[in-house]
Amino acid sequence: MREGPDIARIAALVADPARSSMLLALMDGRALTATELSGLAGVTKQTASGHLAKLVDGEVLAVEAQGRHRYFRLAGAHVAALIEALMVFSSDAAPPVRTGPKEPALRKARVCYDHLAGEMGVALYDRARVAGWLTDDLSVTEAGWSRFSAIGVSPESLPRSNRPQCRACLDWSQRRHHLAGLIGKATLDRLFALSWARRLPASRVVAFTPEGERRFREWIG
Amino acid sequence: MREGPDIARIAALVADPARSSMLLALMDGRALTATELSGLAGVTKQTASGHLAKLVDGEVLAVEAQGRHRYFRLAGAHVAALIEALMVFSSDAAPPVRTGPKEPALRKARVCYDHLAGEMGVALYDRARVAGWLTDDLSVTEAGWSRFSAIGVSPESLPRSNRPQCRACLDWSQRRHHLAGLIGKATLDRLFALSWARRLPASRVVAFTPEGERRFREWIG
DNA sequence: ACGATGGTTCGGCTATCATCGAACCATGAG
DNA sequence: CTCATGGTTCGATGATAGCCGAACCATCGT
Repeated sequence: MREGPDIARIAALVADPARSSMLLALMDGRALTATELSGLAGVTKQTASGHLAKLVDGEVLAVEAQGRHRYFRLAGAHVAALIEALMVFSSDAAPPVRTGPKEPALRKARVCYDHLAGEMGVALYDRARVAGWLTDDLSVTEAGWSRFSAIGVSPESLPRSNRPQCRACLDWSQRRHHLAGLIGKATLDRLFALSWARRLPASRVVAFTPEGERRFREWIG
Repeated sequence: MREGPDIARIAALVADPARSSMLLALMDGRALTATELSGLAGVTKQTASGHLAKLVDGEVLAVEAQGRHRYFRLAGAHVAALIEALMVFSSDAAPPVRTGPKEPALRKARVCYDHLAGEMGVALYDRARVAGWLTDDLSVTEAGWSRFSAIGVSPESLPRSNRPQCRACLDWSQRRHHLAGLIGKATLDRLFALSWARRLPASRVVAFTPEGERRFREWIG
């Protein structure tokens, strides 16, 4: 009786219909709440809660608490790889997921506390991670600083504070992370100073000018 | 309640300890009999028979009758890819594991279904991507073919099959991709034919000769 | 302070399924 | 033909685990 790696344990976590529905819903990298996932899986909140606890315990999902919500997302790319390996067996393609589309302008770019959120904010964060401006523990690299200083954000320009220099904040419309912390605030400030964007009055919308959006996308590469 | 691909059904087949033991035993691509598998899984013949019937019905295993024996093997490379994707989870789960002398050898080079895995397999895949032997969508370039034909792998030498010519398979020890598909198999075959390496009996280890390893590294550049 | 909402815990019900003993088919050897 | 061996089918059993109702805890908005 050979003692191999315990693949049965992980497989069992995926083997339940309710849990597999949840995992499929999270395949795009967004983070969803427990109630949303319970609805998608077709079970009650209590049942979903149990399932999610198992998945988190098995390190298949990661959880992030924000207020009274708990956002669940895949624990990493290796989980997505596993799900894809399973999908190979059934030729059907996964149906698209729908997120509640709210006001388009808000979805695209808005202020979250003091930093940039929405599609543009997520794009910035994604790019920063992929291009190596930030490390896994969210400290800014050499390459990152040279990129940020191109728009006037440098270590010296940041106020001294015990607030974290760089933080990842969960985006409610995108359900993914965007750039927060001191550097997130400084970046948004510079976007306004450079007139790439401005705040619409009495609203959280950040309105990019056409030229500003072009430059912003050019800047993040 | 979304109706996606039925990944739970396949996962459930792997989720049983007896069945997962059998699948692990078949990871080297060999075919084993029902009785052999029952012993490896630690269950009686009757129980094993039931498990094997389920796995064949789910097209996870293929069966071939020869005389009064029935030989079972993995249904294809996609099954091996699935098992490896599951092993990724266990690799970091048990750090204080007794590392027999076989463990480092397994990490360095081993058979995954019918192609090369481990450090050497990952090195080959990495090099192939960086040096432009493969495109992003994993088709072989002109430069790639000229490089592969240096060890005797050419388009004409590959069997005609609907199996993908080139595929990327996730490596559980390295957490990165290695080269799979028809070209992955052909390459491993050539390594043996050239006596650069040989298979250790009763194990998935691929043992390179010193000379073979030197030539292999020279070949990939 | 109070209600509404998101989420978890607990207890009991139920269905599924792995397991094995025993009996049963099929093939090959002598 | 006869026996031994590989493999399957059947039925009973026991454990696991999903499910939901109800009650409970925590947070937010007013």
